[in-house]
Amino acid sequence: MELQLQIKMNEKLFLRNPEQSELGKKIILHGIQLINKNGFEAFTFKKLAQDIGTTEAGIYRYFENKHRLLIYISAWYWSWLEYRVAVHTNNIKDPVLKLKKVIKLLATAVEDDNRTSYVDESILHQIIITEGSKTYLTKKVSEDNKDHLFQPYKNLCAKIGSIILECNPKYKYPKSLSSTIIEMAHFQNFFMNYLPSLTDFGKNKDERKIVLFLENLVFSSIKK
Amino acid sequence: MELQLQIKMNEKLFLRNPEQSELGKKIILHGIQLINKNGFEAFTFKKLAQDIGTTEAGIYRYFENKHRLLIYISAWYWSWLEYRVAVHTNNIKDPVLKLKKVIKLLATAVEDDNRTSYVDESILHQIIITEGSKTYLTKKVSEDNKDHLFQPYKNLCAKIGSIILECNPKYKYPKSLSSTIIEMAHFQNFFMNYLPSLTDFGKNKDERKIVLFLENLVFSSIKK
DNA sequence: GAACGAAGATAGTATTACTATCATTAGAGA
DNA sequence: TCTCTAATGATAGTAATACTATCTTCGTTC
Repeated sequence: MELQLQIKMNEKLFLRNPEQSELGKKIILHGIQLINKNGFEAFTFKKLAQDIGTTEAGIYRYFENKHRLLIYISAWYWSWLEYRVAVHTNNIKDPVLKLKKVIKLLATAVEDDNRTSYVDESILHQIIITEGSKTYLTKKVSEDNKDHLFQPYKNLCAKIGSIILECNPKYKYPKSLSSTIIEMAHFQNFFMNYLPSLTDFGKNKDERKIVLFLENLVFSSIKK
Repeated sequence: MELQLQIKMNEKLFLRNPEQSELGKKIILHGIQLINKNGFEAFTFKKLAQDIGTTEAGIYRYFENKHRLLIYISAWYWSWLEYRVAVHTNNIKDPVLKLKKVIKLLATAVEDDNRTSYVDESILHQIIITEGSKTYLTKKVSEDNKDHLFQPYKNLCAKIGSIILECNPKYKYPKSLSSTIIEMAHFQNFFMNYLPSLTDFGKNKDERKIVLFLENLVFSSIKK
């Protein structure tokens, strides 16, 4: 018997649910690969269609446009991360250890989770680093936000915020610190690899140093 | 007599120096306004040309493409900020006060500086918040970085990093903390306005709260 | 075997992101 | 004053992008 991991996605993210057909799953799988390979700007539905062996129109039946597809896979990623955070912290009592675990999950490269056949999480992680903030840095944020497209990100942020408050109930900025950790886990990784002079991890490009930086940042801030 | 503020720009940013002609200045002035109005994705050289009363080809004589124009105005912004940081900190002895000043400069809305007739800094600040990271979150980062297109950002980061070290010479992550402050000064502002549940500044949308958050973050981290 | 929905095949449109060419004009230097 | 040049204007054209529409086919279900 195989274990399957299903993530319930907001219906406004797609026109037709990609999880419920072979073509849909191919769109996600190859979409992730193509965005990673060429970058989101150069990514088009036409190229994706050619990759899969279907037509442009076929893809438009699933997603309104490529921006929606990016939001979809990002939302999937955040949901999956929140699930991982839950799994890896629910047997931990000490909130400090919990928070350390979370930082590690955020800042460390993931391996492909075999229970999700049509998503390669390690590539997805790279996409989120480079393209993730493009999901909301648009003129349509508020509109998209009303449709709850960013809910998984917000849920994760709230979850981490609550762990921060467990550590120190008097800390005044749990949510801002939470979004700072999330963003910086990715940005410092990007900087380390492509603009190393913006970081202190230049030489050996070791993700564990990002973890140490974030731990230092977080725990000195929330210290009672 | 009028004071003029001239910022020396990297020549690789443009094909023809926009500061040296009326048309060039118009491209910058109206470009900033149009990007702010419609967002970078919807911004085209054709629309800009119509706005100015010139032709598409005319703009292509100055900038290779719209991404280069975005890098140009971003580089201008970072240079200008570094200049402001220098002006506002060079009479301050105490590095802690210096750093506080820097945080305020980063996180507080600016007013239009009348010495730069063809740049509206308050609009530019908004653009940097929403579009700034798109300058480097591309597949061409390394290439663009080799041409030193991000030098002004890196200079500012280094400058702030050195002030951090003045505060505490033993602090291990001056550059990463510096890039964190810079990015978060903008991201927390964006979140406050468009995705408030990712912050703790939801109710009254007061920039001073971002300053307080960043001060708390920075000074607890570097405390000896 | 009728009915339906998903997918394939094909076509078409407006816009985007350029490149090329040629004419006009304003200013600099001889 | 003449001339040369560089900047701009005017116009055209192309390949790619971002869609929308329509019609057919195929497999399933009732």
